[in-house]
Amino acid sequence: MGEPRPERADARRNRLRVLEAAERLFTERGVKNVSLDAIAAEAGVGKGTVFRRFGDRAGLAVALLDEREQELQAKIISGPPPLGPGAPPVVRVMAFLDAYLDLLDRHVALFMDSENASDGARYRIGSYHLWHRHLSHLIEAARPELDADYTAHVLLAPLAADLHNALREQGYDLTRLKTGLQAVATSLLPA
Amino acid sequence: MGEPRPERADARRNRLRVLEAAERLFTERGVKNVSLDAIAAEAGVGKGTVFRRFGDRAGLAVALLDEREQELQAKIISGPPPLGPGAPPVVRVMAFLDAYLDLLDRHVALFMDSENASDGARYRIGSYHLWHRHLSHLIEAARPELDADYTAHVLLAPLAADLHNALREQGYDLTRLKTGLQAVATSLLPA
DNA sequence: TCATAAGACGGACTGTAGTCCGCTAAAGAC
DNA sequence: GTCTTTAGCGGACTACAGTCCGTCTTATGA
Repeated sequence: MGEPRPERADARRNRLRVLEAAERLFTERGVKNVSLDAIAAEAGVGKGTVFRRFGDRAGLAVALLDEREQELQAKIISGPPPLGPGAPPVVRVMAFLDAYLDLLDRHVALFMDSENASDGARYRIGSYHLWHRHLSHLIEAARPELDADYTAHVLLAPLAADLHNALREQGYDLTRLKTGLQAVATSLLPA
Repeated sequence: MGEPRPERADARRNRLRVLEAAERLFTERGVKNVSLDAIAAEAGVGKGTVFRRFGDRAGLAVALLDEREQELQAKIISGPPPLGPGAPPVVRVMAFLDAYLDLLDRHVALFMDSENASDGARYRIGSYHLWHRHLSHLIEAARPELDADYTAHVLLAPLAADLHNALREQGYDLTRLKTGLQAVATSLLPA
């Protein structure tokens, strides 16, 4: 376990350039119409730099989502109830699902990229673990007889970006998804 | 709506060759270590032929899964209860989840391929619609006050191949997944 | 049996993700 | 300021998915 050295100046500069370029191109042309070559070019760096930094396409998407997700994470960990601590478990679960759906809906394309990666990228990234731990604790508190760890995965499954996107394209509106998921959660965790 | 012409002889021969080659290579080397070039070569046909037939990698996986899925579909539509008609809705839901998890577990890699396709391939293919309609009807019968259509999607979400794979790799055994999902279904659709 | 058109064939071609490695620049020691 | 170490750089390279289109095969019906 050595000391993690501080980020080198050129590395930091390039990291910010890439993120900026990615954000700009994604907004301009739509997430899936932008190649990593294009991002590297726009950022004025080599392709290798992008990949060394972010690993792959999914990693870049994760990095872009990070800020937004951290906002929600902060509210959950230390914000006011019902998202933050203080409210009864069931209420906190509802609040989380609602907030996550808002976030997801605002950034579907990016979430799809971040979850795709052909392997189970979604389940390996830090934020998924955080959401999972959060739900798992609340479920454990509300219904100790359930397998909380697994049930948390079940509650997160309908938040998959692919499904969300498919349903929205089918004409579902956000309210319907929220209401439906609330109803499921209510059945699962009766007050 | 013109008559669909019968499949041409060479087309049929090549289709079978490709499926056979794909199955052989997938078993030999593992699904994700096989390129479509390799399958085309093994089958002794051109690459274009593979793509014209199956559209893309996901389409080929779907075709290979088709037979197995049709078996389950037949049991659901006209087999004996509890999978087939006759048993109470809740019981049929349980039976379905159980049977699907068995199928999924036996062919995870193939399912992952068939569901990936970078867009929401899973939600567009015929068999998903069938599972969805089935669950939707049963939910409607058991809990008419729920949004059956959406709730069916929610119940199918934890059956995503990616998640299944990730949990199995985390050390979950199949029984735990089955039990956990049964418990969720029980809460959702009380007898 | 032959002519013809519908359709399938196959491989060259394009675009993209991701890897590799020789080169360059930053940071710290003196 | 210069030397040395170490991390970072970048673009050529590989491999694969998916497209395109000129050529060839099959089915049909006269």
